Amino acid sequence: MEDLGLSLSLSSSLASPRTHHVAAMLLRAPEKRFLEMPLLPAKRGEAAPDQEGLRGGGSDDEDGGCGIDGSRKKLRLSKDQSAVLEDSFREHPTLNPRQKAALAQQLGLRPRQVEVWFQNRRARTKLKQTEVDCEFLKRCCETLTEENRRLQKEVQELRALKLVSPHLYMHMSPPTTLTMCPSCERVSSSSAANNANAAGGGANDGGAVCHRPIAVRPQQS
DNA sequence: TACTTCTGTTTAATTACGTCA
DNA sequence: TCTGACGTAATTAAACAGAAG
Repeated sequence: MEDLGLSLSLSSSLASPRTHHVAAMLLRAPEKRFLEMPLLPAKRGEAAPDQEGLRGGGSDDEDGGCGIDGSRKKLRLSKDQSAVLEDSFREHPTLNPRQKAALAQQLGLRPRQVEVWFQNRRARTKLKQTEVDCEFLKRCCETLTEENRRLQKEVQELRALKLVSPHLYMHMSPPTTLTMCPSCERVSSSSAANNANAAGGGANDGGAVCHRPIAVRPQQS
C-alpha cells in the first residue's frame, strides 16, 4: 500500500544462510546500524528502485533483527514486494513450506518474514470482514427496530379500534400477520387472509413440511 | 515558506497460547 | 504423554503522514 524506507541490509536472496550468519556476526558493530539506516527520506507510495537483494531481511539474523542496542528495526516492504505478496495471498491465504520458501527467495526475504506477513495479512482480512459483518448487523438491527415500531403501532391502533367498535373490528380484514415456517423457521410478514387455513390449526404440528406458516395475530385480551 | 513537534495510523515483528499429527 | 509445526489473538514498536504552531 505504501512505503518506503529504503534500507540496506545484509541478507539477500543470493546469500546463503551461512554467509548471512557470518556477515551478521561481523556487523554486530556500529557499522551494522549504519547500514540499516534509510538511504532516502522515503515518501509513501513511491516505489523505490529495485532493491531486491539489498533490503528485506533488514537487520535479520535469526533472532529477529534487533539492533545492537536491542531496539527493533522495522523493515518496510517495497511496493513490488507487497504486490507479489498480495497476489500470492489472493491465490492462497495460507502457505505450505514450499510456497513460503519460494516466495521468500523470490522477494529476497527470510521465510519467517513471509510467514509473518501472511499471518498479519490474514488478521487484517479478518478484521475487515468483522467490520463488514458488524455494519450489516447494524443495518439489520435498524430495519428490525423500525419494523417492530411499526407493528407495535398497528397493535395499538387495533386495540383502540376494538375498544371503540368491537363489531367493526370483527368484520375487518385481518391485520398484518407474521408467519413462521416450523421447519426452516423463516419468518415473513403477510396478510392473514392468505394464511387463513394455517391459522385454523395444524400449522404447528410437527413441522415436517416446509413453509406451513404459523399465524401470529395480535392478542385478543 | 520552511522547520519542528505532536499525534494518529499502518504494519513488521514478538509473544502467548491452542490445536493437531 | 511429549514434541514440533503451524495457526490465531493480542501486543509492541518503527516508519510514516498530516496538522498545528
